[in-house]
Amino acid sequence: MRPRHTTLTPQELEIMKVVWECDSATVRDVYEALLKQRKIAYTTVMTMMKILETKGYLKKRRQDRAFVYQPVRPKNQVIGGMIREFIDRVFNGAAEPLLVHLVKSRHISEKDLQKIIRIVEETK
Amino acid sequence: MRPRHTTLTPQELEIMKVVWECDSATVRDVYEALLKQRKIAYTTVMTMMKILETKGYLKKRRQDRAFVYQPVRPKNQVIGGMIREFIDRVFNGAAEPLLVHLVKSRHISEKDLQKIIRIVEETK
DNA sequence: TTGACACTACGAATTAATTAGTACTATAAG
DNA sequence: CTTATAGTACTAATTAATTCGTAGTGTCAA
Repeated sequence: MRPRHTTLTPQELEIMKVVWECDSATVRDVYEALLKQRKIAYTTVMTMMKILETKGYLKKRRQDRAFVYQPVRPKNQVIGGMIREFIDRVFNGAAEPLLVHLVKSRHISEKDLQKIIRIVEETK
Repeated sequence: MRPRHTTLTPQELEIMKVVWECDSATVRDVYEALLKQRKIAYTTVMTMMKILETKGYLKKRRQDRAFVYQPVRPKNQVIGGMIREFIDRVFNGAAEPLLVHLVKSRHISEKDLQKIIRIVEETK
């Protein structure tokens, strides 16, 4: 049997990004935000948001005629889970090789690194 | 239409990990390596490796009766592509937030960071 | 009150990913 | 030579992910 995605799928993530951004959003809000990027049907967005609700990522309340959706989990927490899943899957749980890749591939500049070092210092 | 995965899918990656490790491997080699982790059928591995061949990740040559598969692209390159895809998808292309997450979530310790800094210095 | 409109509910189609069975072939052992 | 073995080829089933159409319902304006 094919195992279910433990984290957000790509399209689910796109929707969650919009809801996190708006803090709370209707299907129409998300629909119109996604339309700016690509063609998509209103009902497609609705279906996806319903799925996200059953998966525990969104909760809804009725406001006037439409449902207003809100994130259940904060963005940082969910993204953190996705990072962990990625590290587990690709690097067998070791974060260091990821970092090495980031630096060697120039995804991360020295300036970025300095910034991070400051963060570490401050969080001490 | 559902877009095809541009990078390796989870199971494809598991297989590639074995082949990269062995440098070249038969279906049986990979099958037995995967068996140590979980139950899987020999033909499943064969099908996956055939897919990986059509996708351009593996090439095969016949050796005696069996095909011997070899990686087409080096591990670093493929993993690098996966990292880029992840950063694009999750962080809209910005690597820095990923790094911040890694540090804040303690995936990366200060000792790791020091090690990376050394690498940056050396690569200068 | 009636028609346009906005929304939901429901169902279904499509495709990729994953898994594996069965038939066929060739080789090596007895 | 016959049979067990190890491999391939082909086919197919299943499930998750993604997409969207259609029908139904209620509201608001003309």
